[in-house]
Amino acid sequence: MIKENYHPQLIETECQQKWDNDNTYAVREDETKEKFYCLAMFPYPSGSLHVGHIRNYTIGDVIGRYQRLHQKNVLQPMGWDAFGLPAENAAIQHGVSPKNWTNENIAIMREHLKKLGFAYDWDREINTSQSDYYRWEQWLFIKMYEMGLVYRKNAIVNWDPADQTVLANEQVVDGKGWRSGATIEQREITQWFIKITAYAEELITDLDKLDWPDQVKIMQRNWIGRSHGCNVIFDVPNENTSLDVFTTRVDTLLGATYLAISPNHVLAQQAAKHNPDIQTFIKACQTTKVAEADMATMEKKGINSGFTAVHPISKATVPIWIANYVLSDYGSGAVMAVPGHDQRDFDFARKYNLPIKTVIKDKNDSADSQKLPLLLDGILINSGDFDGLDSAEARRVMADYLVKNNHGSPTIHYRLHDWGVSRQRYWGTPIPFIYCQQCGIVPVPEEQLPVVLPDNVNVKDKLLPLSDIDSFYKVDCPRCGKLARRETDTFDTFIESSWYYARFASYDQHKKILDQRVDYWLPVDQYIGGVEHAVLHLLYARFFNKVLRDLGLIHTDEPFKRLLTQGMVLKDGSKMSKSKGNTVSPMALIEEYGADTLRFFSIFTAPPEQSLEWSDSGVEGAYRFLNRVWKFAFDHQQILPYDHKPDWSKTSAPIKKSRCVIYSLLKQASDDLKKLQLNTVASACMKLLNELQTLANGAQKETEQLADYHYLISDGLRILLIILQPITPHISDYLWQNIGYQQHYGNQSWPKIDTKALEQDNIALIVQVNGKLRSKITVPANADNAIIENAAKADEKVKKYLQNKQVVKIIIVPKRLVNIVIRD
RNA sequence: GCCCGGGUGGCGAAAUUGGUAGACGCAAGGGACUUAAAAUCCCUCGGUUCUCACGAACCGUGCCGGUUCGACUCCGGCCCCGGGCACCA
Repeated sequence: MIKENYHPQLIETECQQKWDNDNTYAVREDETKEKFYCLAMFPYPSGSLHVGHIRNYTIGDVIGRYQRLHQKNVLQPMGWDAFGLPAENAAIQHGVSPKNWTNENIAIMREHLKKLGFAYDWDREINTSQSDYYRWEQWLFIKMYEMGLVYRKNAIVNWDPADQTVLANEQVVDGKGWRSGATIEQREITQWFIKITAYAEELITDLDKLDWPDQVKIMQRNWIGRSHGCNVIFDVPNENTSLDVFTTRVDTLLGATYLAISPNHVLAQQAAKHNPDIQTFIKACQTTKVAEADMATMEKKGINSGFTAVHPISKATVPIWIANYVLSDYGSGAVMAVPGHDQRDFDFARKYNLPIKTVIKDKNDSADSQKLPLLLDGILINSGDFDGLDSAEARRVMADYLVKNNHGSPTIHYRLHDWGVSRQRYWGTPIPFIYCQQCGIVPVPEEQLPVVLPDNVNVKDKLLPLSDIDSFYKVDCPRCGKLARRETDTFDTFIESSWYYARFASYDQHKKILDQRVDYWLPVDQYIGGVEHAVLHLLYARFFNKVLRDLGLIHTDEPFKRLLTQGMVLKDGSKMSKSKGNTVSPMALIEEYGADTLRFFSIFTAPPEQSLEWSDSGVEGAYRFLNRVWKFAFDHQQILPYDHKPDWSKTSAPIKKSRCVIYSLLKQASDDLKKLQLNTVASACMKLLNELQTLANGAQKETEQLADYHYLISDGLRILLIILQPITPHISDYLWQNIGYQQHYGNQSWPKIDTKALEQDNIALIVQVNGKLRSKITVPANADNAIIENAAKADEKVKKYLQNKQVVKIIIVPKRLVNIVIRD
């Protein structure tokens, strides 16, 4: 029996305690059951749960619980992406240690998440700031070092002056730090790099295997930026060297009238030695190079280096210019310039009076009528033996020619850069390396792992660098035993989130990073998170997965089979933020309405991928609905569950119709869940309750077939409670247990669609005349076209339109419509 | 500039992928219950016009055109909004 009023706070607490005590959502590998790994991106423990989290985790929970209702072995783990800057800032501001601050936040957020009733296996909880997690990260980094995937390099890096640290390219947005928003400076620093470029090709081709939103795949494809082309070697005989240039248009090679090199190029530096003008120019380039956005609009400038190169085919002498538009970190920092067929080269050549040569003519146009520069493919001219070839063919033929003459080869270039992972921060994973005067760079031996982050730090005004802690950085060299210095940078925190999904499968394994359980669980069947990670986390994790695979630790190519990117939560049309003061407090809402209301609202209001506009009255609407569900169950509990199965062939038409509606809604909800179109699943629940209400009203008026009514009410409520279960598990479980369904049917499982219920004796068709809706008719479901045609023509409303007209043809779409085409 | 998404009532959105546009909900208005309020329940709710009325006609999915018996859906050309990339050779 249940009480009359819906008290979400009481029933939710009761349900959650029960789940906790029974460890309902803890899972183990079970080869007899199909597994489903459902993962939502783990949070940074900021200390409070915001509505974006709630949306994200509710979507994940709906998907996970839906799979569970299909008897799958569902893993839904949760953890904490616990390293990061805010902990250090809090330490400075509040005088707490980053560790304590983080752990307190985790404790609070764990309680908050539990109040939402997510079906997590809490046994597997991961905290990335604990050494039993990051020790394996250190281990893995050393393995990658041994594989040749890790190196140290002196490089010009993105320096965030606010956070006082280096950022990866992916973390620089519009020339500003992704977290701090400070304008990024260029600095030269020695730091650790991971060779993600070694996997560029696979990272791009394997995108085809993924069931991910196109938008995300396209963004990754662009980010990796593969271009097919050719390397061409220009000899520089006077300097006894040569220049390697990359071009995608080798067919225009004979049009190359000069070469351009970046101001950072070795040859440029050399040219500057004895030429003060060049020195000034290079210096000017370096100071103007600030934000990338400015660079696009910057004026193209250059200076003659004085060096010349030999054209590999024509053997002509071409000048080498130093130009500010040549990127030093793409290709070799040198390009061949073809002013006749490239806008930028054209502008440059005009400015500095360099020769312009046309080597391609339009297929349809005469050579003299064309406007320069001609950018498209065409037919080769002025290219000696290659004249007459079309561009595509010429690219192949000329590449062959260059290969034969040792002056080039076909090449693929990527825009992707290696990943700089050193951060000059305290609160992160220590990089497990030691610098010894004698032995050089020495990895920390495996038995000495983990390199533990010291937590007895003194909180100072500014920074908490490990380089201040003698006891940390002063170590004996593992090789020679002499005093050496430990690396004091820590890892980019994106490394922790690059492999946590795998660790969830081996969470309690203390002897190795991963064990064979990953073969059962991986890959993640459904991953859920924000689009903002399209080229950061989602690319890094794919890369780590491939490295783990190549180490033989896992056996899947990709970590996340299917991806759902959920939209933002907005209020008054803009993103919720503390600074705008438009935030809502999820915990206060749970106090007032209960978690189920919040969950229902966030599923119902918008499709998962779209942004969701927060609305207080919308939350109340969800609450009203759950109250109605409760009230309906209360009002009918005497007859529930009803155990007389009607003879459907004898039951009345309204009951049959209701039954059809109920099962159609079940079908719709099932189909929509497969498509992850969750908002319409919620609306199906509402429609279902409306239909049950109609049935209940009918039962009051008519007493003839009361048993049939009662059976259908009982069956319909059973279906409703199960469809609701993934969205609002508390109310659903509670009613299931307390109004007798549990005893009668056992545990909930997704209802079978009774296809007979979907069949109707009569069906309604619309009648169109010349494509315009004119009437509706009802015909027997098995009526043939002749009967339908006659019924349509006989309809009073339709007749009006047919008078004095000639029927040209009649189109019948089965179960849908009749369209009568007429003419005067 | 290039590459992706989107434009549907007052609002959030739906439409079985070419077949009743606006389901479901929110807001609003009206009514019932109540001494009153809240809660709850019932009705109306894209626009214009005609009709005392039952009702009917036309228009309507950013704009213009096309294909089709039939277009929110497909094609061509524009206009806005959001996102990504941007001297990438």
